[in-house]
Amino acid sequence: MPELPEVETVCRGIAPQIEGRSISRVKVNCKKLRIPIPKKFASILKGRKIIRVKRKAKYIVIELDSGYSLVIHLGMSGRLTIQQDYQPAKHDHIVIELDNGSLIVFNDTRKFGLATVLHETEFDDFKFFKKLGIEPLSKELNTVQLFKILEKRKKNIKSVIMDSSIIVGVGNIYASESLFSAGIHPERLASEISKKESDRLFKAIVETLKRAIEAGGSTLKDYAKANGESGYFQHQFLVYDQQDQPCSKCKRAIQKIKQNGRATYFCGKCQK
DNA sequence: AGACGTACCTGACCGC
DNA sequence: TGCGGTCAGGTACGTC
Repeated sequence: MPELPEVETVCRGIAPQIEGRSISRVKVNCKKLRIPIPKKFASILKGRKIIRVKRKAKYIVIELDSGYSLVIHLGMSGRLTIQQDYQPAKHDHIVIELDNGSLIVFNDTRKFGLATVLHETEFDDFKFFKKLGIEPLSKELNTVQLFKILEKRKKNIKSVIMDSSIIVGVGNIYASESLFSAGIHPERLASEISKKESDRLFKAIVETLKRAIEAGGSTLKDYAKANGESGYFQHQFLVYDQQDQPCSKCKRAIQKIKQNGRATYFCGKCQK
């Protein structure tokens, strides 16, 4: 599922259901997702109390009372749900039972996700955290910062805003959506984006992500039912997956191209 | 250092 | 119905 808004929504959805609960049982059905699941995984979780759920980039961090955290990344197809009466399903790789009988279920068809345990003293050294760029919804990202970043990158603007070592959380869908909102052509060189355009893009990224989080929030009630239905909550995208559909602003057909191996959607008239 | 292609894995879909 | 090819919302890594 995941770009920043979806991960944020999962965190907000599961937090009230699992914070304060203790872990009674842990079942690991899979040795390895993107990286091996540590041997000590189950023993570190078992018996611990869940203190807090938070998001770091696209990672879900579930803090325990022992100083350890359960760290999960959903990859392309991962789902993290809370279930009351559990029906085992294909690709349920990790099932964590809580003291009230609820289960935290991590299902990931394609196994591009990740699940591990990290002690608070290991966070700074975790190799996947070391290279993370700035959070787009924090004060670290502002108009000044964004322009500084774009100025020195000689590759297309879309891949720059999707690069998690630069800015975290913007994936393939919201990259196309943000560029459309900002009126910027996805094939433009980042270094050739003007200050004015960069400022529009900053606004577009923040607004796009925030709106998607709000859309997710409005479906949290359904999510809490944990019927496994998740994915992108904001199903009506302005350009993503809208090839040949009329542009919402000018009616010209939305185009689809491929950039760096990924699909990009845009309006050739509205995006310069 | 930075840009680019490739690999990881499963399943859905499309044309033959 | 089956087979091969292509595609999918992520990201680390090797190579140039």
